[in-house]
Amino acid sequence: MQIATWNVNSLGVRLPQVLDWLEANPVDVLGLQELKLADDKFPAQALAEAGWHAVWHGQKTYNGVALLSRMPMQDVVRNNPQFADEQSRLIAATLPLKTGTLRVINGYFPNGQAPDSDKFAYKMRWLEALRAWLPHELNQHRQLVLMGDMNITMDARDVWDPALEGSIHCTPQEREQLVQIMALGLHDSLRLFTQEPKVYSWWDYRDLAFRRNRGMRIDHLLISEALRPQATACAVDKAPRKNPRPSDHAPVVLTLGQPPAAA
DNA sequence: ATGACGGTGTGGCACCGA
Repeated sequence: MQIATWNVNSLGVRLPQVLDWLEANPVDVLGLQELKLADDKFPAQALAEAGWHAVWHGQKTYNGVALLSRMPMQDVVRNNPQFADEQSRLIAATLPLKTGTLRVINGYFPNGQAPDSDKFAYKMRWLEALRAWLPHELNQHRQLVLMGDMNITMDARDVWDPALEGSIHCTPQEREQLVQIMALGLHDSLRLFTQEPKVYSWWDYRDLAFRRNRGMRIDHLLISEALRPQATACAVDKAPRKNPRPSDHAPVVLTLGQPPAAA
């Protein structure tokens, strides 16, 4: 099976691209971020007609997250129960698998703007609260994926320009939060399969950044110890970034078990 | 480089993203 994460930068604009991509790619679960839609604007019917179960936590203009799945989802949690948040950034659900249940936590982590900003302080509080809540989830679910637009690079390989080291998404404080979250027993699934530099999931719209591969890897799928032996591949799919009017992010796809047969 | 691009609504520009 395959699990993917994709920041679509407005589902209202990107829905046709999402439907096309789902038709061309045999994923079973897709976590979406930056819906920029209020709950009542979520395109549940169009997705249902395409065969997708969906749960969502929307917000007008900013943020908003959803999970799409071929299987029905249970035990849906919206936002961190331990963190009062006016912003819709987290949604979790449980999927029944042959090998037991799979817990999927999908997040749009705060951007942080700049290390000396109020938004950075919010990002740190948000990350602390996530780290405090995750042990509860990990205790209940051996098979767990924490995925999404984390707005944090893991190390210098994830950043196109070394001059960006220390700036937003690349600060020691942000990376330390991710290290501590992973120390709870989560693994960076992409790095299980490649140590290549210059693998990115986001490219600025400006300055021909995608064509020049000037990007950052900030979208991640972190998997629990019990899932690690099942992981067989993880890769960025750059194809949707080549569409007209693309999102600035590309999907990242994790494969568990046998890779699906080519379409 | 106080720039660039793209989405949203408070709209004809400002704010935000990363």
